[in-house]
Formats: sequence, structure tokens, C-alpha cells
Amino acid sequence: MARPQAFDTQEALHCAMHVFWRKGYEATSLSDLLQATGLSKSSLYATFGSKHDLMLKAFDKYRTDRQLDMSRMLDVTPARPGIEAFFRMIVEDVRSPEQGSGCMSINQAVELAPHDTEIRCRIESDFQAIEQALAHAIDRGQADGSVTAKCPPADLAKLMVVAFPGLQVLTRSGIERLRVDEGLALVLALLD
Amino acid sequence: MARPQAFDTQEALHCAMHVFWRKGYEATSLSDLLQATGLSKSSLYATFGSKHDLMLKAFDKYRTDRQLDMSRMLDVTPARPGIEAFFRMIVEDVRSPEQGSGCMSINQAVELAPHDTEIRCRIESDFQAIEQALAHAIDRGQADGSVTAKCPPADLAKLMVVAFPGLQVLTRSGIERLRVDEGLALVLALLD
DNA sequence: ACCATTTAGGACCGATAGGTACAAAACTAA
DNA sequence: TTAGTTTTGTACCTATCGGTCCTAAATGGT
Repeated sequence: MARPQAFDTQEALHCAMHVFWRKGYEATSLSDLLQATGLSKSSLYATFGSKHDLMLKAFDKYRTDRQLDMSRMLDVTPARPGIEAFFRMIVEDVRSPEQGSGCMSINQAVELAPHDTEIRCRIESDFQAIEQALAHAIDRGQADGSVTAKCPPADLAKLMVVAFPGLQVLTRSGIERLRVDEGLALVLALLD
Repeated sequence: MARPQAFDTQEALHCAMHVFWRKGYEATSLSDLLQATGLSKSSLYATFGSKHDLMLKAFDKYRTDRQLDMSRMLDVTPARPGIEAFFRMIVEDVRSPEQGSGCMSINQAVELAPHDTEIRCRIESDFQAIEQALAHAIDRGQADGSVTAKCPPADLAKLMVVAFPGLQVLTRSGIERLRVDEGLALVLALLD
């Protein structure tokens, strides 16, 4: 019928996602996106719509990807190492120079959520999902004895969902590794 | 000698600070600053230099102002209510529509710190100051019995310095008030 | 009154932002 | 081979960005 697309839509979305993840929304320019995806301007607009539309699609991709990562990470037995790995991941993710910059949901909670309803709803649901997953893992941890039973799982999960963005921000602010690691250790010690 | 300035430099800096505080750096345009301060472009540049210079000056003003606030808030007896007020302040500060948006240091830790050394140094010292002030308050709290003695002040302070940006991000992401309040209560319960 | 000096207003600058329009190119079905 | 459809490259658009420059207005000292 007609000329076929010369690029893979999902792959382009993946590239765009990484740019938004690393640089945030405002700091990402159209030309950044064109360069990262390799598309021409017209292809990009025809395929994804505006920059904001693309951001939403990229963010949604990020969210489903990460949701899966989180499940895999937290659904191990005993539960404790999974939780610890989850928290270590944020910190190391922020530190790694190119992979991204920590959790994109947290970054967007700061950048866009205050003024953008569509982003805000997604983030609200993300934090809720994290809390639920943590609560579930802690619950199992209490059952298998790897997590202290002196505190309700829901409360521990809520506390850790506060610590989660806290650690990311601290790491991102360029504070010495050692200090962040101490904070991380203390957060994990709440599980004792 | 010469024509006198028609504006108060400190007052203009104060206005500029509030804009940067509320909107962040990139989202604040020159015209935002001109409108907020009431200055003409030439006056602004003659007085403060570039946008980035102005940001640094505004940020420094914010930091000294807040350092004072924090000291006043945490230097009370018994110590516990001061600590609680300090944490309640962040949350309420983010919620209040016009005052600002939580702690500017945290906002800048996310926006500029990763790429801007001058900002990063300031923020590092800010977090250190907060931790010290908290540690000192907790120490006094343990002495006057308002804070649990089952944990070293330094550890408790480190934990709370993680919770501090965590609560701000959670609040800023537009999550229901109730859920943030629960998180806040649990953080403060660490002092029991 | 006048001069030296500094402020203030605004025109102007190049660069870049996000976004649109359009025509040529590439492909498939007939 | 050609008709019909979609993609793609490029030129172009307006708005705005941070920043400079120059002139005119305002002032205090002499």
C-alpha cells in the first residue's frame, strides 16, 4: 500500500525515554530527542505527537518497565535481601553516570507533578504501588523471619516509602557516597 | 555625585528569591524576575549580573534566612516539639500555594545540583547543617526525656535527614494529605 | 546653573525553543 | 508501470530565551 516506516516505534520510544529520564522534561530539547531517536522531526511528530505527548508515552513505558523490575526484585525468598537490593538500586542508579538518574517518577514528582495533572496521577499511583509492594515484601519478611515483627508491615512500608525519595534526593545532590551509604544502612536497619 | 538607585537592593533580591524558590531556575524567565522585582532589565543586570549570578545570591539569602529559622525552631526546650515543628513546616510549606515550594535547597538538589558545582557545594553544606542541628536537638531531647534514648543521636539525625527530602517530594507530588501525614507521624514516631 | 556620574528605559541581538507546511521520495497493490 | 498512499527531509514560522548597548533622565557637588 504505502511506504513503510524506516524505524522501530518501540525502540525510538525507548531512546526518548532515556533522554527524559536522564535530563528531565524541560532540559530535554526537541533536537536532543531527534538525535537520540535518530528520527526526523516530521516522523517524530507524526508518530508521537507533541513533546508533552511523547513524554507521557515515554513515562508510561518507564513505569511499566520499572513495575516489572520492582516485582522481580521484591518477589524473592527470603524477602529481606530483595528489599535491600531495591534500596541499593536507587542509590546506585543515581550514581551511575549514563544509565539514567535514579527513579524517573521521583524526578518527575519534583519537576512536573506540581503543575501537570496527568503526570501527578501517574506518580500518585506509582508511590502507591511501591508502598504496596514493600508492604507485601515486609509481610513475607516477617513470616520468614528476615524482618522484625515489632512493627506492622503497613507502617514499615510507609516509612520506607518516605525514605525512598529521600535517599534519591540525597544521592543526587552529590553528597559524599559514604554519608548516603550510612543513611541507607540506617533505613535498612529499621527492618531489624 | 550621581543619580541614586530607585529601588532597595535587598528587597529586590528577596523578590527574586521567592520566584526562584517557587518556580525553580530554568522555569524562571528573565521577565518573571523583572516583573517580580519591578526592576528594569538594565538595573537588574547592573546590580546582580547574570541570571545565574542572581540565582546564587538569591539562594544564599534563602540559606541564611532558613538557617536562622531552623535554629530558632530547634533551639527550644523541651526539644521534641521543636523537631516536630520543623518537620511539620516542610510539609505545610509545600502545601501552601504561594509561600514557596518547600525547601529550596531540596528543590535545587534535584534541579541544579547534578550539573552545577557551586550549587552542589552549598546544598551539601545545607544537609550537613540540618543533620547537625537535628543531632543536637535530639541530643538535648534525650537529656530532657522527650526523645527515646535507645538510639544514638547521630543515627537518629541521619535517619531524619533522609526522611526530610522524602517527605517534601511526597508532598510535592500531590499525594493525598492524609497519606503524607501518616508518613510524617511515623517518622516522628522514630523519636519514641 | 552646570557638570560629572550613575541609573533606567527600551531597542536590539543571535540563538534556540517547539511546532507546521509542503514537496519529494519510497514503497505496495493493482 | 503506474496510481495511490505514507514517510521523510527540509524550509520555515513565531515566540521567547538570556544578554548587550546606547541614549536619555535624574541627581548631588561645585
